[in-house]
Amino acid sequence: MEKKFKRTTVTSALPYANGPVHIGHLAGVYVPSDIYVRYLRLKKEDVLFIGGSDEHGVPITIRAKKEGITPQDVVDRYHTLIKDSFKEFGISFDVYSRTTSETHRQTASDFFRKLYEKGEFVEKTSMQYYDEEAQTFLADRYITGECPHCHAEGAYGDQCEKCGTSLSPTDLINPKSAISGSAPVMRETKHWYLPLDKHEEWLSKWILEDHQEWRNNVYGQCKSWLDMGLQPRAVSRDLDWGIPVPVEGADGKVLYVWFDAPIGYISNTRELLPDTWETWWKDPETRLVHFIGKDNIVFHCIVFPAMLKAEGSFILPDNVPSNEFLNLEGDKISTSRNWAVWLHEYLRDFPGKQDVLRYVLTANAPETKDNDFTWKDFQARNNNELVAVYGNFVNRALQLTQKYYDGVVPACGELTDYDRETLNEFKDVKQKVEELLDVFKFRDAQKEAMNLARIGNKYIADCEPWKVIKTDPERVKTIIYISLQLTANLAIAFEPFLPFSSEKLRQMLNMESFEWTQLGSTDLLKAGHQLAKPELLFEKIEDEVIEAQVQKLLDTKKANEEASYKANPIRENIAFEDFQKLDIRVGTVLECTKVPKADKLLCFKIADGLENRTFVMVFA
RNA sequence: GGCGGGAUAGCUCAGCUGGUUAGAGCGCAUGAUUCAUAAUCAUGAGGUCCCCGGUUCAAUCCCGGGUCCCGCUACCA
Repeated sequence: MEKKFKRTTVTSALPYANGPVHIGHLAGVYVPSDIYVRYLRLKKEDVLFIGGSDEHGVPITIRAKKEGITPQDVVDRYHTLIKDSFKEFGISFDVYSRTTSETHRQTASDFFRKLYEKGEFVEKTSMQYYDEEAQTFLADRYITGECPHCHAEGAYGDQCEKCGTSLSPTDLINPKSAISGSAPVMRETKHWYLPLDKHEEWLSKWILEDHQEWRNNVYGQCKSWLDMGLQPRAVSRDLDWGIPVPVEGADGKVLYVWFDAPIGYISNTRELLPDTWETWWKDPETRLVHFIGKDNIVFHCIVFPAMLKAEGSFILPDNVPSNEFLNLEGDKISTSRNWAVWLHEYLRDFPGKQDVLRYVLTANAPETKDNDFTWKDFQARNNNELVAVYGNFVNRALQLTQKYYDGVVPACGELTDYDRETLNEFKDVKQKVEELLDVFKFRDAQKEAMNLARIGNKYIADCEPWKVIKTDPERVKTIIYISLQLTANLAIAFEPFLPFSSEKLRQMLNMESFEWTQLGSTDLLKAGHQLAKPELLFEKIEDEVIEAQVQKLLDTKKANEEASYKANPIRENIAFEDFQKLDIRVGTVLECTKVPKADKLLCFKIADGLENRTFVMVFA
């Protein structure tokens, strides 16, 4: 990290409170951000880790309606569930609050009003669907109808779930309000827009020139947006769930959830530190880092910075490490299809195994491309890496100490060349891990930590203390001494990654505490120091346990298939008399030409036996 | 449809500004070993670096075209 910063504000994307958190969220955002924050804390740097639930927006109101409860009930339920499972999992937020908090309402309102008063918005009126019965404007998701592409019923105003096409509400055939069921009408409505086009120039320089170090996916996505030219974005919505737009003439309008959510980072900081929060958001010596998933890149790299700049007193993010997506057993993770490993269920099914999941998600982190999580891989990494390499080495070292020296650290004798070679091998582990973590390469950094255990296993195997003890007991003391130093180093090196195991190991070693700066030292445990009773650091996970998890997913898949199978007719049956009204003819194509300037339009001239007709047709 | 990211050993992934015997972990095979949760250590077998062209003395890497996956975004009678 460059020296110009005195402290770091780390934010992690606010999980949306309409469902629990799953492994995709963890791998993409929370595990890496937690590792990073723990690492900075270990280095004794000033750091603040901000989290919270995102609780506004249309999907929450839809879920509430479906379940017959209030939106507040929905977010209360999931906020609590998410917050508790994060805590149990060891995500070490300094604050985990929510966007329905009073502090947030105030912060977001103030933010909007400031931009409003500075003239940073433009007002525009447009036509939108309105439900006369329910007397409310309809958000895209609130309008259903027939999909113009695949003609499936029940397509939403923004997307058809059947064929996956993105839609706009006016595309729908026979649109209906999801609230009252009545046919909506078009009505004029006013909204506030953030004119991103006015921010384009500085954004271009700031990202394309000053932040070329950002990850490929982040930089590329930003560049593409900037090259296309930025458009004004609406920051308000006609909705009754959200933060009211705090200006005159804005009845029935709330802040768009994407405007209010990132302000949540600020609100939550303010809630934690009412007096000093500004230091973390406004001091140029503060480094701001956003951890997000790849679907959030544009908002965090372009929209939110534009908001912050427009406001005027805030700093901008220094980096936005964005991960790709994690798949599950070959399929996209999906909350609606229940295709996920839910954190709260994992914690229930695998009590005390937080670190196993942390390890696996980091070892297989989607840092450069989408990755796949499989239960088989989870088991293999636990049994073949955590147990066999790390846990086993620790156990070997501790058991030998127990056996030969009643758990007392022996004195180090004269070093052989091989001893020195081994010590040299892990001397620079601190530097290596730091270099990797500083550039957000968590997967590689964890591998470096694991390498210490590999060095240890090799060392013990090569030195064969169980043989040497019979011929040269003095020599064994040195071998065990060095093995124990390696063990202590492991506890430190893994601290950011596997905090629970490091704590357990620290207790086994009977160490008061350890410092990051000690990493790489060869005298962490002094001769004569009494160790505690050794226990297993990790335990094997049996096939049955994995099979049960796989079976659970297979059941989900089966349930989904059954639920989605419908032999519905495309249209309702009609009476024969209606059919007789039709005049169906076979015609001859006389001519077919491409329509100039159109991508995929063909112009047909057809003779149907009565007259020649001309019409155009779209070909995909 | 447009744009961005990706495609490398059986699996999961590294490969900086073109020149390497193309690497790691796991899995697999063989051997060694028994302090250790049948764990460890050594050795080895596995790769038209997605496909087709081009530039170059030289291409996994650069350029053009195509295929597949993911994301963002738009919609055209």
